[in-house]
Amino acid sequence: MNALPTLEPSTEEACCTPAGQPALGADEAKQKSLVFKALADPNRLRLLSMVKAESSGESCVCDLTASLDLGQPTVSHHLKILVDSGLLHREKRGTWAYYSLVPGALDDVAGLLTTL
Amino acid sequence: MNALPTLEPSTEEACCTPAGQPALGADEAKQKSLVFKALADPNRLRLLSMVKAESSGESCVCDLTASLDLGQPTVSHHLKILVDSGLLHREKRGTWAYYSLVPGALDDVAGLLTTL
DNA sequence: CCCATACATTGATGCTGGTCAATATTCAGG
DNA sequence: CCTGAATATTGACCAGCATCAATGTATGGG
Repeated sequence: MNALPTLEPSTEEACCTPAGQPALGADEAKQKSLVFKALADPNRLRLLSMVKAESSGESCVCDLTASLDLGQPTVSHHLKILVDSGLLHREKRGTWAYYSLVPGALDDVAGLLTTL
Repeated sequence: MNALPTLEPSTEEACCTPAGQPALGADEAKQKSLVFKALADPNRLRLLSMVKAESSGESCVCDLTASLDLGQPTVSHHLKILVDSGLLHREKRGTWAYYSLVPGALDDVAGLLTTL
């Protein structure tokens, strides 16, 4: 939750053209890279796609595990990463856990790209 | 370059609600994850940001290396990954190599997210 | 209570990826 | 040509991550 600017001093004399623009600070870049790390795995992309494709808007782990030739612990692990990155929402009802897309989360990531 | 659908058989009897949607195939997901892998590193995000912030639209390696307390080989490595993923363009003029954003590339990635 | 089911957690393992030192390549100048 | 500067490539090292087996934790049914 640290949004410090951390502007680089830009202490170069000459070469091409001096880059006076602030660009991204080190901590800011590290923060933004977390979401892309979450998206950088094929199985997690498939999980997101499956949850999104579900007509009810939510999926349980048993359903997702069946479609992803992966072990159940591995699927739970991926789902946790997606929840921690703010992309998925988890709701437990009875013995089952239902995962759903956080509204607008994917659009927010798309916005991150255009405001690099 | 393989765009086979690879639909999963969806052989589950019942649980919550059956996911009849195609969603993402394994190879399709692997393909799309490559761009996000390229974006999943803080230093590469900073490189993209620096190139974008440059008023001339392009930056040379010497300039980028000076701002990123990283070794020159490491910066070249990251730039190669960004070029291979289709985000940056490389043009060599004389001894210098100038990198620029591929027009529309970031918007295409944003589009990938909404069409998951 | 006891057991089965659905899911999460832990620990271990193998592989991918980021980084650097050293070297190679390419180009401009003298 | 020869030298120096800018960049790319190679090889090696270490951290991080994806995966699985085993176990733990609820929850519901009998």
